[in-house]
Amino acid sequence: MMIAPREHDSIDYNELATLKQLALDGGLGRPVHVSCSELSGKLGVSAQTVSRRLRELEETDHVSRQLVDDGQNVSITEKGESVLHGEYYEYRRLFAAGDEPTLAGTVTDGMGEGKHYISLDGYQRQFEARLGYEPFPGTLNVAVGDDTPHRDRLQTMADGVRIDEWSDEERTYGAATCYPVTVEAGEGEFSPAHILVPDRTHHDERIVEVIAPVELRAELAIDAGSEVILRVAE
Amino acid sequence: MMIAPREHDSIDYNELATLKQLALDGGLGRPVHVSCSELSGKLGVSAQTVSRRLRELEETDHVSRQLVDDGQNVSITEKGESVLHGEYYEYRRLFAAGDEPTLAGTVTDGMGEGKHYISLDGYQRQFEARLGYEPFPGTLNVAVGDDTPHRDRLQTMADGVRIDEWSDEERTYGAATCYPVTVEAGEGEFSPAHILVPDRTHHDERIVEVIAPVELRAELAIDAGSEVILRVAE
DNA sequence: ATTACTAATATACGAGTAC
DNA sequence: TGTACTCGTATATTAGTAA
Repeated sequence: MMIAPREHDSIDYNELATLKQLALDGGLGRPVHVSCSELSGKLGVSAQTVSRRLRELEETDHVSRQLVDDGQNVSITEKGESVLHGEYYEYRRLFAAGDEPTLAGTVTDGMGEGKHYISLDGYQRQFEARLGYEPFPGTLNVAVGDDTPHRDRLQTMADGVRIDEWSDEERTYGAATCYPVTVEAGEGEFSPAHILVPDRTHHDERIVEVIAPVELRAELAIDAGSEVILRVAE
Repeated sequence: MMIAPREHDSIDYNELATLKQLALDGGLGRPVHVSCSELSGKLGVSAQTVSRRLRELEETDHVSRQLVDDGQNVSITEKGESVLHGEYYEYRRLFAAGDEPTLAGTVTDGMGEGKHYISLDGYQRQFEARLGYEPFPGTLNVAVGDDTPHRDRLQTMADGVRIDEWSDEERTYGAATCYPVTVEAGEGEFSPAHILVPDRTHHDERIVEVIAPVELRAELAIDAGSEVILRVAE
C-alpha cells in the first residue's frame, strides 16, 4: 500500500514534543533561552538529537532561532503556535467536552456587502448542500474586538465546512470556510448558525460575519450594540 | 553521554498519537471498534505499523484489546487515560492558564486520624522543607463526592510534592503526595494549602484532606457543612 | 476482509569530534 | 560551556506473505 509522503513542512510527534517543551518553558509569548543539553534532560534524548530537532523545527518554520554564546534564543512562530493549539483542542475535546469555546462580541451594522454575496446562486447551492440550510439573505456582523486571537484560532477550534470558489461568465467568486456556532443573546439562543470566513478577507478582521437560516436580528431581538456570544460547536 | 533507558511500560510519542486517535474515535468511555487500515489512514502510517503500535500499547497496558473478525475492539485502560489526561493538562497550561482546575466539596468532620499523623516529627520536617511551612496540626476534610473523578486526576493536574516514608523504632510511616491548592470559602480564600494524598489511602476516597500553615476552619470561618472550592495551583 | 509475522530498508539516534 | 558535523548502530517502518 502506498503511504502519502510526509510533507516537507509537516511535523512529527517527536518534534512536536520538543516544540511543546519549548512552549512549557515559556516560549509562547516571547523567545526563550535554552540549551540542547538542558532540553536533553527534559525530553530524555541526547543533546545531539535535541540539536537536530531544533534545526528541523526551524527548517519547517515552526520556530525561529538565534544562536548565542551560551545556548540559543528560540521563538515559536505563528505556525508553531497553531500546531500546538490544534493539539490542545483535540485533547480539550476529549476531556472538556461540553464546555465549549466562545467568542464574545457586539452586533454592528453590517455594510450590506455580505448580503449580496451570500444570495448568489453559486454560494446558496453550496450552503444548502453542506450546511443543511439556505441562509437568510443577510449577515449578522459581530465585532469580536478583544477576542480576535480566538477568531484566528477558529480553524483549530472546530471543523470548518469548506465552500468552494466558483465563477459565472463575468468573474470568479472566492472560497470560504464556515464554522458552526450557537448564537446566544440575553436569554435566547439560536442554532444552527455559522461564522463565515472568506479565504480572502474583505474587511476588518475584528468583525466576523454570521449566517443562519433565519434573520437573527428578529429571531433573537437584537440590534446594533447588542452583546452576543458565539459558542463554537464541537 | 548516558541516556536513561526507556522504561518498559512507558510510551513514546508515536504510540501516544495512536492512543489519542483511539480516544478521539470514542475510545475513552467504552471500547471502540477499529481496524488497522482505518487508523492507518488517520495517522498517516501503514497498517502494519498501526498493528504493531496497538500491540505495543497493549503490552504496556495502555489499552486492552479483543480481536474480532472485522477488526478489533480496543479499550483504553485507566493508565492510558491518565497519560492522555496528563498531556491534556500540559496543553491546558499553555492555552488556558489562569483558568485553573477546581475541586468542589463540603467540609466534613474529620476523624481526627490525620491530625495525629501530620504532627509526627518525621512528617513535619519534610513538610517544612518541601512545602515551605509547618502545617497546623489538623486536617480539613472535604467531601468531594461528585468531583471524585477530578480527585483521581490530581496527579496530572499539578506538580505533586513527594513526602517520603520514614520509620522510628516501632513502625514505618507511609509516603504521600501533596498537591498545592488555594482554598476558597464564601468571600475568603487562603493559600498556601495542600491536598494530602497518602500512597496507601486510609479512608473514604470521596474525601480529601487539606493541610495549611493555619487552622483553615478559623481562618475562613467555615465548619462542617460549609461549601469550599479547592483551586489547584499550576 | 482482518491481524501478525519476517525481512529488507529507511529513518532516528547518540558517540565522537570539530569549532 | 555552547552547536553541529560525521558515522556506525539501533530502532522504526513498510512490503510481502501467512494465517
